[in-house]
Amino acid sequence: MANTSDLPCDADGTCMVCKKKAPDGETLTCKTCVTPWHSTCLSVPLKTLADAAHWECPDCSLTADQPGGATVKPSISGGDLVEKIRAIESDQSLTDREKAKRRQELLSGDAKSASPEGPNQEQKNSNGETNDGLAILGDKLNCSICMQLLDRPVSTPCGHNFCLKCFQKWVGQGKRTCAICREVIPSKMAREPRINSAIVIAIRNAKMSQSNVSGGVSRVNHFVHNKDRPDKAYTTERAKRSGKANACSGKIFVTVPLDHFGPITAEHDPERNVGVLVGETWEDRMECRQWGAHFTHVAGIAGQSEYGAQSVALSGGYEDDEDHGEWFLYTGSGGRDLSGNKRTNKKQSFDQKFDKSNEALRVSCKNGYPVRVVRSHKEKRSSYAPQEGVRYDGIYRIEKCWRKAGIQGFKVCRYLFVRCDNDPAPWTSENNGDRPRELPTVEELKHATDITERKKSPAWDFDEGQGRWIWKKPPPESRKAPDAYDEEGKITKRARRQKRNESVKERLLKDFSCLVCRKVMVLPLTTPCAHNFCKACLENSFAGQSFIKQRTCGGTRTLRAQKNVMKCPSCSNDVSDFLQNPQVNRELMNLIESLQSQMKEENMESEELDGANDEDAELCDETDDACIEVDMGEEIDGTNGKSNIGAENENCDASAEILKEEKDEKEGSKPLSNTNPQPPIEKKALGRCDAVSDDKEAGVARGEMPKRRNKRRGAGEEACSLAPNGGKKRRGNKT
DNA sequence: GGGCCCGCAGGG
DNA sequence: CCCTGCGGGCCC
Repeated sequence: MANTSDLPCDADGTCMVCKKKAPDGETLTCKTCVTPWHSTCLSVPLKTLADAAHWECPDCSLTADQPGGATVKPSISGGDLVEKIRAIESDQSLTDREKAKRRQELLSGDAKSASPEGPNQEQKNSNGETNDGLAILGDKLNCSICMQLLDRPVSTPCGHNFCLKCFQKWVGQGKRTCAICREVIPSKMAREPRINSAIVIAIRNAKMSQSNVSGGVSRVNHFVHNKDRPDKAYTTERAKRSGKANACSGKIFVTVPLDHFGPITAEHDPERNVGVLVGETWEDRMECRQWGAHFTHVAGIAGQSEYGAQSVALSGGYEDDEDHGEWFLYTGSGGRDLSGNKRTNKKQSFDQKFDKSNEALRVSCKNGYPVRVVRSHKEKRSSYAPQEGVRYDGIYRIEKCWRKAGIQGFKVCRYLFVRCDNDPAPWTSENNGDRPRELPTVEELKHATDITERKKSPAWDFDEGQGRWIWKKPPPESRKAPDAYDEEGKITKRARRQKRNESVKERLLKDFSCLVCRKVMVLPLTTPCAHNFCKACLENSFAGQSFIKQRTCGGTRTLRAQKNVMKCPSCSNDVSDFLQNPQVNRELMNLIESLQSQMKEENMESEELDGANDEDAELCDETDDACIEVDMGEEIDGTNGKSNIGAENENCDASAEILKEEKDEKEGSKPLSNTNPQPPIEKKALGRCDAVSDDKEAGVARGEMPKRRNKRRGAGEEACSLAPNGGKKRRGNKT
């Protein structure tokens, strides 16, 4: 709390407390208002010099909870800093904005770019690609009060962004209008400002790309599999059995690659935007596969021997398994005679080896990779198995693996799995996730051979500071990026292009996706509940609704006007007030448009370099959002896409008009590809995918889906000639 | 509940 | 292109 006796230095640098001129080494400058203070006269002295760069004066920290929260190390000492700030302040050639920018650069420790001749020079790497994410942001994500990079950003309904502290300080002074446009700040917003997480993530990513040597740990690639398939598993004509006995997989709803390690987070779940949650249950393995928890629909282990295993299923297929919930002993695959067209065989007839998927598990053990675990109702001996269906139980790590003689006498590969998930297990009443726990004593290890224990530090581990399990090392890079390699294993032109285009800018743009259409926002709006949408998308979500609805009262014919509640598409907050006069967040819009135009220029340059006759040219021939964003969801509605609350064509046109008008105001802004407002994606029932329309399903079930191999072995060979592609060359299997 | 059967999907 | 696989429907 501020002490009333705290006073700053006056214009001459004389401390108003001790009335002496404060020496340079004893002057402190507030990071918010840039006022100099005499450090020795402060009632709450600074703990370390390191706090100096982020010190906030008693006036500015009135609303701040605790001082000293800053952790960023300054590169400049206190006295030096003040001198530099003074130099900036007294530079007549600079505008106020430029001064603020330079102050910010100084205070953020970015002294190199604060050199007088070239502030904010973009740093280029050897490829000429801009790597300095924060520089790309420019001053577009600066707080309009302190002019520094937004810290805990909040966005007003009038479309302006402030640091939480600055905003709180502003309203704490009794001000109820926006510092920029003087628009009234809604009282709820003033009381409970919400952090705009899209901006947080964008800044975080920008910082990450700045500090990252190459690539980026948090990079999110979006791969779409089976996207043209129906929502449900389906049977081809060829399949002799109905239902899912011999079915093909339906659409994969999440955008992780098939060899994705670790949890499936919200950013990979365009369908529901929550990710795959612990405890989520599906009807069967096909459905489980569609949500990416465990991709292989028969095999218990999903993995690659040279690369690692991503997930396992506990389905009671091997009697040696031993389940204790938080830890379990898993048995490898193989050792069974599968001749005669069998898929499994209870009887073991030879030893298992550490090869194929057994080796994949061992690789995950050695590296400490996170392994997703699903339990099936078919595991009858475990009390932790679900009653029905297949359930996602979270992340485990393989702490040890070995071989031992199994129940049937032949050797089996064995794995000790220990849970390490940030969410509580489905069976526990705890409401926190796992903490590192001691390994259980495994009796059978006494008789084990080929024991493998992890030697290096695990890739997935508990971070004491954050109090959660995180990637301590970058997750293995996916080898399953579509079309990344040609037949000879050389990287393809398309992949090269994709790599090149995966610039910092592109990643930043992804952070500015509309929560409805999931594309980069056009005319971004931030609701008071801090969710971001395209203007058209949000308005279109309530097309046909009026702000006031009339209700008859108590059986009489009196009509009473009542406010119509309009729930934010992302949460249950009423956004009807906001919608009466929604203001575009122009700072965001400017940033998005500048990123897009820069990317377009870069793309054009690389087109020229590539030559005109590139067969993939249509992929990225514009600053096409489809290139940036996953284009899922569009087909969900198909032709009868106007699913939302009776949205009518006129309404769509109307909002498109508004869009256009607003757009035309801005000179030279290029039309964006997604000016068509998208209807909101229909929410799917959790873990279910039965929302597909009958005709659609029927259409696909006719069997013209993907071309399939026509291979077969063992019995039933005759039926082969009836297959749709029976005329194609096919292996002459012996009968 | 056990056994048989076989399309599919992924690994290599 | 072949091999493998802790599925799932159905018959007994």
